[in-house]
Amino acid sequence: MNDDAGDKLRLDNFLPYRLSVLSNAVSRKIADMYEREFDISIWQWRILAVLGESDGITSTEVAARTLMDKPAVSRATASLIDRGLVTRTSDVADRRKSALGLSTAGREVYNAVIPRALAYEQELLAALSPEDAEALHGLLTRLAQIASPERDLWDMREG
Amino acid sequence: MNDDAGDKLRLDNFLPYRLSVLSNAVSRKIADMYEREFDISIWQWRILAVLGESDGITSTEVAARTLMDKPAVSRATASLIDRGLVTRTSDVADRRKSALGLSTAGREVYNAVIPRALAYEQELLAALSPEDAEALHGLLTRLAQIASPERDLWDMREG
DNA sequence: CGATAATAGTTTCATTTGCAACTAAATCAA
DNA sequence: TTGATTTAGTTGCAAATGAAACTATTATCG
Repeated sequence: MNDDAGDKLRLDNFLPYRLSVLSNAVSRKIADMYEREFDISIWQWRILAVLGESDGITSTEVAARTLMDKPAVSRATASLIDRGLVTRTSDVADRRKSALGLSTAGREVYNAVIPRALAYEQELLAALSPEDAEALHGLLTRLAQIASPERDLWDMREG
Repeated sequence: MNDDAGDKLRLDNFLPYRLSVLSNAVSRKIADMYEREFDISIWQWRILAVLGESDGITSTEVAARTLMDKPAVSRATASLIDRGLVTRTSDVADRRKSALGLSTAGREVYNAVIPRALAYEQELLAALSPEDAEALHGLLTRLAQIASPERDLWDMREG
């Protein structure tokens, strides 16, 4: 006894909806925490996070690793530089490029954010057994492979 | 041999980041499809989806079920009414309220979108065994319980 | 070499978004 | 009843986003 739609669709069970709601809730909470405790945005945090591991990379590389687009990296980087958390060193060989890195103050913030970020992640994962957490990561990986756009997000030239 | 941050954090393994990237990719793709094939936004679709199942509910009830805030529901509903996909019938007993419902044209769109939405969901879930898909929903449910804001999103009065 | 194309990164602009403020109507309390 | 409070829903506005246009520089190829 189906309705006209053939199959039914309950929003609550619809994966794209569930992912969106969950991701928004998580992002909201963690953004509040970053903002309150460190006065940085999620995008600024992403940049600090990759610079903390890979000092001296370019803006384009940051965009690739954070899956942010170029304007977003440009803006977030600019404000981090303003605040003295990030340094920019222009490349002598190719003057279009510049190497980004954490300043001393930037590394202090980086070091301070890490445990808070991990603690929030743990708060989420506390609902799950270690095996479940492992399973979750595997599932997300497989979904991401299917959902990921083929083309680069940070530069639309080839579209 | 830890660095100064104590524990390490790789963005690629950080759950909030992974959720955000996955959800954005999924939303982008499905929004493109809705727009291309039906000329509706995700928010408009959410409203059609709940009205398709619960005809005659109020704007506030729509907001509650879609987890959209009130202005978002108001705007999306207004354009759906403009396009003749949704009807509004003001409540005679309480003239602040009105009942929303699908018009004939609205139900046609609803019926047309359902199989496309389910097909896209299946495309995602094709990467997973039925057991994995089941597991995924359970995991998302548990995470959502932890991440969900305590307060209502669609009305901030009590904050 | 010199013109054309490609790349790095920034700026601009239109759209979207999220929240506050608002209007209108109903409820509550004295 | 009537003044204060609550509720339903809309409008306005400031900030965030995303795509395109732009500048500056380097690479390619005749």
